Amino acid sequence: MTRMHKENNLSKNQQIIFDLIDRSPEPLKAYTILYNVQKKGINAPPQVYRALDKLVEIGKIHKIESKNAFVACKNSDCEISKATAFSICESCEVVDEISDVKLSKYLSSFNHKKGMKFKRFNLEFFGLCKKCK
Amino acid sequence: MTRMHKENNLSKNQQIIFDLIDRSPEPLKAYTILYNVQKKGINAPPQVYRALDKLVEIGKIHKIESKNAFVACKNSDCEISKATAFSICESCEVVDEISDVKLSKYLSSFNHKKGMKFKRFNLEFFGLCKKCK
DNA sequence: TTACATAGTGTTATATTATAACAATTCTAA
DNA sequence: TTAGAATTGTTATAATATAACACTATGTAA
Ligand SMILES: [Zn+2]
Ligand SMILES: [Zn+2]
Ligand SMILES: [Zn+2]
Ligand SMILES: [Zn+2]
Repeated sequence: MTRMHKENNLSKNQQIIFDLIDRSPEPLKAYTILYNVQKKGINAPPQVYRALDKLVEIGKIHKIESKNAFVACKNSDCEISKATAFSICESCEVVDEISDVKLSKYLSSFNHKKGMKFKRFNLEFFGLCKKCK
Repeated sequence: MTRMHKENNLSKNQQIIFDLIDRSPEPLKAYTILYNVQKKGINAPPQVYRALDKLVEIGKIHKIESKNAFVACKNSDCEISKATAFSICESCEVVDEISDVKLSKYLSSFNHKKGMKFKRFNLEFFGLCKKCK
């Protein structure tokens, strides 16, 4: 019936939810997303969480763990969510994805003394943004 | 009635919950903690969450954001949770607090291009531990 | 074309994580 | 000793996330 929107590999629900997150100036929570897509026929939490899971998996969005919220990846060379870093303003809650090659390389090559080889990291910085300080 | 256990500044509930977390080889979730302290008279979620909040605030424990779970700080010079880093095994779920002075200094002095000054960071590395790989 | 596998959808119910609100008690320091 | 701050106990509820199941759509290959 409804054709999938294949021009960019995303299914219908994935595309609706990605568009919403991508247009948002701030991280969106799952239930905020749900309320905002009900007019498009997405009615229940599992539909939202499934799309979110997939979008995270393919690197189109990232989860801000400390906020249980999601942002679109602004970082075209972000290697499928293997190395993410964010700055988070503790006052206005603005989140920016940090794309700093030196930082990314430094952390990607960091090896734990105890012999663990890392596949992935997530880094969250907190402070006050320019406006708020 | 019941005197507070002041030998180390922790209140009764805080001490009970800290002891449990400190003895655990793995991160503990809030409701796991609740089930395990009910025999000591802690009956309801707010009692657990209040103690956890306080213990995090004073740096005795840390929250592993990606797991919604808590570990005791193993890092005596950990500056009240201002700079935390963890290694997390994706197979056995073991978590280790990383205390690497160079890493800590590198990240603490990292400044975002957009003029944000950071007060705090949390870094989570994921991979397979020695045993699991 | 048909058949099969994989991925996505819609739906109901429920599990898990966390906080609001309020009354009472205990601790601290002046 | 007494007032403020911190902690406790309690009930209820909010917020976040998943289980389970029936069904539909899509891609691949015989
Ligand atoms: Zn990214
Ligand atoms: Zn701000
Ligand atoms: Zn620590
Ligand atoms: Zn392991």
